[in-house]
Amino acid sequence: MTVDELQQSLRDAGLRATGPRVAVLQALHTEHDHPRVEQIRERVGRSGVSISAQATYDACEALHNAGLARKLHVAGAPVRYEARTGDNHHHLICRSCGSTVDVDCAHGSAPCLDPGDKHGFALEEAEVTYWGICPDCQKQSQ
Amino acid sequence: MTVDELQQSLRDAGLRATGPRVAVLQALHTEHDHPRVEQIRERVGRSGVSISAQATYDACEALHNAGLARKLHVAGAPVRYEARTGDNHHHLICRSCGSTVDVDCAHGSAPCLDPGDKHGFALEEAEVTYWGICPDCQKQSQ
DNA sequence: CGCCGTAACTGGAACGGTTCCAATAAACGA
DNA sequence: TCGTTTATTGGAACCGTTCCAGTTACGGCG
Repeated sequence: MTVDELQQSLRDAGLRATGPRVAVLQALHTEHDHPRVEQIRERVGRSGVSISAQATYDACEALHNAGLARKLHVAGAPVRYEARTGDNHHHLICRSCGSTVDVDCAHGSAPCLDPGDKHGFALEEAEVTYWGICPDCQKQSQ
Repeated sequence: MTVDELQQSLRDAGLRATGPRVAVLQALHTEHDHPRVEQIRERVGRSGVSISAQATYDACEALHNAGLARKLHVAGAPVRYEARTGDNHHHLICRSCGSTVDVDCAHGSAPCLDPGDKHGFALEEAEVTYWGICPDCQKQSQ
């Protein structure tokens, strides 16, 4: 994705196309993993753009609010972001090393979103996280 | 539940029946909500037993490891504990006020545990969290 | 093309939940 | 009762995150 395209997608989402935001968006698109805020900042720095920690937090949050990035907030771990959005996929996380893998939703969207008894809540989202041990850690523990 | 019964359930679980642990377990059983560690410590204090913050963390963690308490670790919020265990229920959390409600698993255990493609992971648990707005907060925002 | 208002960014300091540590105290088997 | 093991205490550190006041720069408008 070119810088122009990234700027355009920012403006299309109603955001100003600032240097830090373009750099953060680019960092998320070049590697398709689940980096933490600090890791994002490192990548942005390596690409030649220097931004503050807060700018990274702000940019990530702005991208998330605009639907350009997905926020992955797992219990007991720092927030992470990923570029893949809008396909309702879930995550498979290793209890040992924390590595995270995307998993397509097994049941489409409907069953995932229905808790049965809603207790009067206005439901917005269902988050599914699978916990286990990744292949690498299984090998090491043998 | 009497103190003797609480002590016995601790010993049955292979734990020493210390004052702090009995008090924490009692605090979890008297109110069936999802208190945070600091709130647990307050309740224990109000019941006449004074314990340190660390003792509260340790006791909660010990109870959790022994299967006497469930650990509820939600993204961006402090850890909370509850007495209800072993029935694979999920949680419905208000995005606005954070209030948490138990929800029985809608699909039994099997579908919840199957992500389709496991990517070689040894699966242990599937965690489902429903996010929405609770009835009270819906009223207030109107 | 340049100005202006607003939104974004900077740097530094604070915060809160949690964890680490060494020393002390208590539980419980022998 | 004694001794060993395990738990608890108090204090300090840690880390991700947020708050703040001041500065910068994007981008609409004239």
